[in-house]
Amino acid sequence: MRTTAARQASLREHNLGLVLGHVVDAVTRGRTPSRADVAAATGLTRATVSALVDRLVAGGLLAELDPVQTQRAGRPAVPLTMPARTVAALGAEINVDYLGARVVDLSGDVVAERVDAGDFRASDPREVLARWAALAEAVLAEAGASDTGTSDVGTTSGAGPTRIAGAALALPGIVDRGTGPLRTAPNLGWRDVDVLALLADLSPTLSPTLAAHPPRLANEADLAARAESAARTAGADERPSFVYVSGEIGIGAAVVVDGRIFGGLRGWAGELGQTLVGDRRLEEVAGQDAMLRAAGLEPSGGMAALGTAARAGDERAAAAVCDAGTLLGTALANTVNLVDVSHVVLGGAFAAVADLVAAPVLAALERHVLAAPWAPPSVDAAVAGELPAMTGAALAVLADVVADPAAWLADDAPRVSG
Amino acid sequence: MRTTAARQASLREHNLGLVLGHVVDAVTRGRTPSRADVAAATGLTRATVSALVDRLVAGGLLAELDPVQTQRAGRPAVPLTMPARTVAALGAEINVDYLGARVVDLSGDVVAERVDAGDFRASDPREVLARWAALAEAVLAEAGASDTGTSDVGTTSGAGPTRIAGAALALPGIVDRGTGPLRTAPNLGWRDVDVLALLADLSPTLSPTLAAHPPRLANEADLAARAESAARTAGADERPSFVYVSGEIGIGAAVVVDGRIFGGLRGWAGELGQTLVGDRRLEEVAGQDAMLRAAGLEPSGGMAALGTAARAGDERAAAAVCDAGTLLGTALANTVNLVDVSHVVLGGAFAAVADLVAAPVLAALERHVLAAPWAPPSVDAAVAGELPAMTGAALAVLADVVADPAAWLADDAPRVSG
DNA sequence: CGGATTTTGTTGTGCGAATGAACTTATGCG
DNA sequence: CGCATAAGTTCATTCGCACAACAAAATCCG
Repeated sequence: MRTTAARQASLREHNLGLVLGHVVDAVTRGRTPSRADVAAATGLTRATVSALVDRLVAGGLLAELDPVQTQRAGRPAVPLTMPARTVAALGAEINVDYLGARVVDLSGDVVAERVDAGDFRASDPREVLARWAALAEAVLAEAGASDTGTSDVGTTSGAGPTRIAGAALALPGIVDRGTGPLRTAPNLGWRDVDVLALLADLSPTLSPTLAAHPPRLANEADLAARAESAARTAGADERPSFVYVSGEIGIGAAVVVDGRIFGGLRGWAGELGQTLVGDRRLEEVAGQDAMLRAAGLEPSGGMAALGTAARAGDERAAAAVCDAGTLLGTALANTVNLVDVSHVVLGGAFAAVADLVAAPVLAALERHVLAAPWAPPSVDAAVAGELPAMTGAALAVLADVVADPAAWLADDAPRVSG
Repeated sequence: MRTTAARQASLREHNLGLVLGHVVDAVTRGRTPSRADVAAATGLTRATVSALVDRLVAGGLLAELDPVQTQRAGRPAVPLTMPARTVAALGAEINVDYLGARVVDLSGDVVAERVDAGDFRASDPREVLARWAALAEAVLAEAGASDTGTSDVGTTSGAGPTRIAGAALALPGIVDRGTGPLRTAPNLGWRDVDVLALLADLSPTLSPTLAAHPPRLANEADLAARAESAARTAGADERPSFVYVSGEIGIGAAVVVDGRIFGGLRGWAGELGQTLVGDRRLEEVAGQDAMLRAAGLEPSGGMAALGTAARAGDERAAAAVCDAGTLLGTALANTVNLVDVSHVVLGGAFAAVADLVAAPVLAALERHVLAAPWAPPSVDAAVAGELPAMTGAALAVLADVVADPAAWLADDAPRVSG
């Protein structure tokens, strides 16, 4: 709901965001628009767009490429893109089997990344967070991140250090939207953990860069869905809508409508694993452990082993996958009826067996979704890369910068002038 | 997502909406703010607010009250309200047991209303729509609605005719957000009915007022939830969030987050009745018919009869209500886990037995909702009046006017000058 | 009772951001 | 080489808001 008075500065801020957003959008679709293109697409005049683009370039949020030889008559256009390694964000994750951190810049490149395997079931939050912080430090150092952008280097893009816009941390549990405490992460055995306070305790041992950017916390499935959404925006005309199924041991989900994640009132939405099927929770009967048990396989092998077994003709494995798929499909049919998003994306633990699970899930959807005749359900494997929640976390931070570049430029200004 | 270029006119439009929205908000909370109050609350200057308010008053979207005697020093403030009977909307509904229409003005008063009972199971859309159109005509005539606002009357508010801002029609089925065809309304037996085309066929027999305002179509539960949301905004500080359970024969639902209805991708969200509990759909096992059957009562008596029987000690009736409540509660627990809204409002057929159903529903929520320890679930009876979907339909139209008063004033201008 | 005080609403003046037209720059084409 | 074409820039104009001074209408208080 609109709540702030619009003064003339708001106008500028709005159009600044509009221009940047348009370029970002075009670039993710593989184009590199010129100022004139942006003007035509947004409805602003070339004069206005030029002024705004100049400001964005000065602030390191856009970069000009060399004019490309075109076949057309007329002065060649200056293509615009997101600059590499000028502005980046730290995306991180703590999950049951691993923790990791990744620095992604505005252009979408992974600047640095580190992942640490482990078993964090029933772990001590303080220990794990210390371990994570050390990892994050290493990744930031590798990225050449600097918090204060000693910008007396003066040259164009690429020369300055990579500046960190912020950090986000994905957790497999319910967290308040933003910075609230972690309420519960059943599979970590964490409950009412004030992650930010614990990190603040570590503060003396942290680099200024990490200390200056306390991570915003969010649910792992929500952030993975964000990465998936970005990946699917790439080629497409419209922003994607889908139900993303995630989770390693438990089953999480996120509902994406038109590229926006539906977080509910506090950001706790998407607890699909808690759905009751019969008298048991979905993640008890269709989660990774349940599937492996039903297939008679060692838990250590993971989903990959289950997939290969089932594909190799192991009937018990195939049945386990199929049964889980049917249960999952039923829960998803309820979900689709409730939220009106008829495309399901299988991520997390289900990604590895997506080819096997898709059929029973789809069958359940087609059978039980009221709107199926008018909006045929579909089931897909996730297309975002490995550890999508980490990417999504970084993207969440960068999206905020893109949404309100004026705030970023304002932060920037004193450092440039100083 | 922001998509339009902001020129200076947008600024004015935005602030116009901000001012009107603030007054509307304050009035629903029982206050009548002055220009100075609005300025203080919005951050705009008194000068700017004055100019905007003058424009809104001239357009009939706001009205000045007589200055009230205050105890304070200083010039007495001019209180602002929504004018009565200048701008109104037609809200209507076609449901299984009745059809009706209601004219609601900006101040929230019901200007005229008419309801026609009937049995529209397996009905002919053409016939029913003709009957509905006749009813709507009568209501519009009673409201003294005129489409062209022959505003040479020239005097202040109240003198001119009531102008109709638009119409909305609630239907118990899935309809595209806006004006799409009705895909299916199982309990009416309607399927792929192009309601607007059928109404256009009736056009020659319609008054210009109704013909000029083809109703936007929406789901009955969504619109009822909107009315409920408005009713609950009244006293409160925050905008309400709840899951609204509706439905007469079937079971519909709507998710309201911060006063906004979550419609999903196409506006088809909330089909709670389709939820599978065991191997049957919720509305088959916990719907009105199922409850009455389980209680051994005549279907004709309706929910009121069931309620009185159960309260009078009829154990079979009480058990029927309780069992249905448990099933409904289980489905709602899944819903709450999925959408993170922990307050449930019982409307529609459940409103009449809300006192009996609430306990088993709440028990199921407390037992199965993961976030229950941090956000205690609650269950309520609906507080919006009779036939809330009709009110909600009118409010939907009026909300659009309030959200973009500039568009309304622009529409208005030629008529005033002509 | 009359001036000081207080708060509301109104009347100019200046500023900032976008527009639109004219202008410059850089290319291809004949 | 001149012309057409398109991209980007410069400058006067426009329009809405802020700011400040002012007018209006009440209470307060000696």
